[in-house]
Amino acid sequence: MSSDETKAKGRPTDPAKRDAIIAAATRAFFKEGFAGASIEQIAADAGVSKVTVYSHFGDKSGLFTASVESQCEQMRGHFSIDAFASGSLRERLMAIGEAMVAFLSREEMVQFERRIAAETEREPEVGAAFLAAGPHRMKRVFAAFIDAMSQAGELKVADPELAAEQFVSMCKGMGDLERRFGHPSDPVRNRERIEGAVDVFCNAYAVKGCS
Amino acid sequence: MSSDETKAKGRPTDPAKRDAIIAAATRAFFKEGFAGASIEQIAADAGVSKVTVYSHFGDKSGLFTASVESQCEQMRGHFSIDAFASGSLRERLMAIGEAMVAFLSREEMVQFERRIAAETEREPEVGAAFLAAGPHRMKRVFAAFIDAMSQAGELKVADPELAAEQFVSMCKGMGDLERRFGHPSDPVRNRERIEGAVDVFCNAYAVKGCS
DNA sequence: CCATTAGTGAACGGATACGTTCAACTGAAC
DNA sequence: GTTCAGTTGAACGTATCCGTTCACTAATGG
Repeated sequence: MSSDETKAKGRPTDPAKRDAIIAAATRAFFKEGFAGASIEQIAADAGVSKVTVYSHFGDKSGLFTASVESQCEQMRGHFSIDAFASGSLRERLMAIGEAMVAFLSREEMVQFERRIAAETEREPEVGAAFLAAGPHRMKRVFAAFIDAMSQAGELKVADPELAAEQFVSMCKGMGDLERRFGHPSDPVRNRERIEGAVDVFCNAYAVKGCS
Repeated sequence: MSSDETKAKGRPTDPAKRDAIIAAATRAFFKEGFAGASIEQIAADAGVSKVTVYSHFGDKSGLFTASVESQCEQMRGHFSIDAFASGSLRERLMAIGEAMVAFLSREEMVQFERRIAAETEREPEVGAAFLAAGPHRMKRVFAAFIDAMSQAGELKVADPELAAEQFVSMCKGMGDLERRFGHPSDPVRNRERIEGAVDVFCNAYAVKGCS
């Protein structure tokens, strides 16, 4: 049976509508929160009848879940570490640090994290899903990267996951927290944080310094 | 003029009621969010008339602001660093790291941060107030501590605030983020994070190792 | 053309919430 | 005891929202 040929008898569902609803819902939920967002408004923004929203997603929670899943999916492919495999150790670490901070600093990302954290209280599985799709996945990738460098003799790292956490945490520093609470980003300070992280990291783990 | 003698003509306002309202409001706001919390429910929980709430705080936003301010105030005195001025460098850093992580791990604190972050979008000044009352204040204190150790010749630190951020960030590592998204705390890993932070920090900044 | 499914618009029920108003009551100061 | 401000309970107006129902239209396969 050719699986892509699902005999639809009647009028087929319009994926564009589904997408429009999710887009509008995402905007609304991340701006107003779960309680604050209104399905009526979401339907209007998506140019769709309220009944269509319900027939697609069941209820408000279903819509929220779908919205989060969609964001996680978008997030998944958005950051890759493979592009940073060339140059000196210092250069590679700087590139990774900068890419990571840039990735996390985008306003959409900040909003997303704020909202998921807030709604974690209502629906813990949402928080767990986000952790798995985002941070935990990223940590494993970066830890593997560090482990590879360690086996190549560039670094001497006993606990790659811990080292990964340390590097990323130092790169973020307080900037992460500040952004979350509305403080404007300071590019200069961010740069200093990344440089400082590379310095300290190399001091602790590089087999022979890094410039 | 004796300032503590403000001639009140009629019936004086009952501070106990005010406190009860703020306590109930804090619980509600941090559990349900601004939009989700109901003034009617808050009044009932506080054992007070709804009108009394309005006469004290004007409207919902006013109540929310008062609630945040009260929490920040409570937070202010809650963490002091002076208790950690004895023992070896390693011992002192370990003690500080552990106290800080314990302070930030409390469920109330996690909830508070989640909520303030979420409401920062609606009212940016709330986020700014929290940053000033909490993290920024704490950073300055700890940076001064590091600076003192630096001038005492124990550490060699060019940028105390950056070093403070690095140490705290490493101590928190990913635990902070995980807690925010509902992942249960792992005391063993937390301990490893703090030990790792002390190791790396000393490697980078201690004049003569630590331990 | 006809059955079937997707989508629309409008209205409804039930609930909840914010913020206000009003008459009555309470308690401290003078 | 009088005065005056705090407090109460209850009700009200207005608004919003969730989720459902219903009659009706649009698109697709047979």
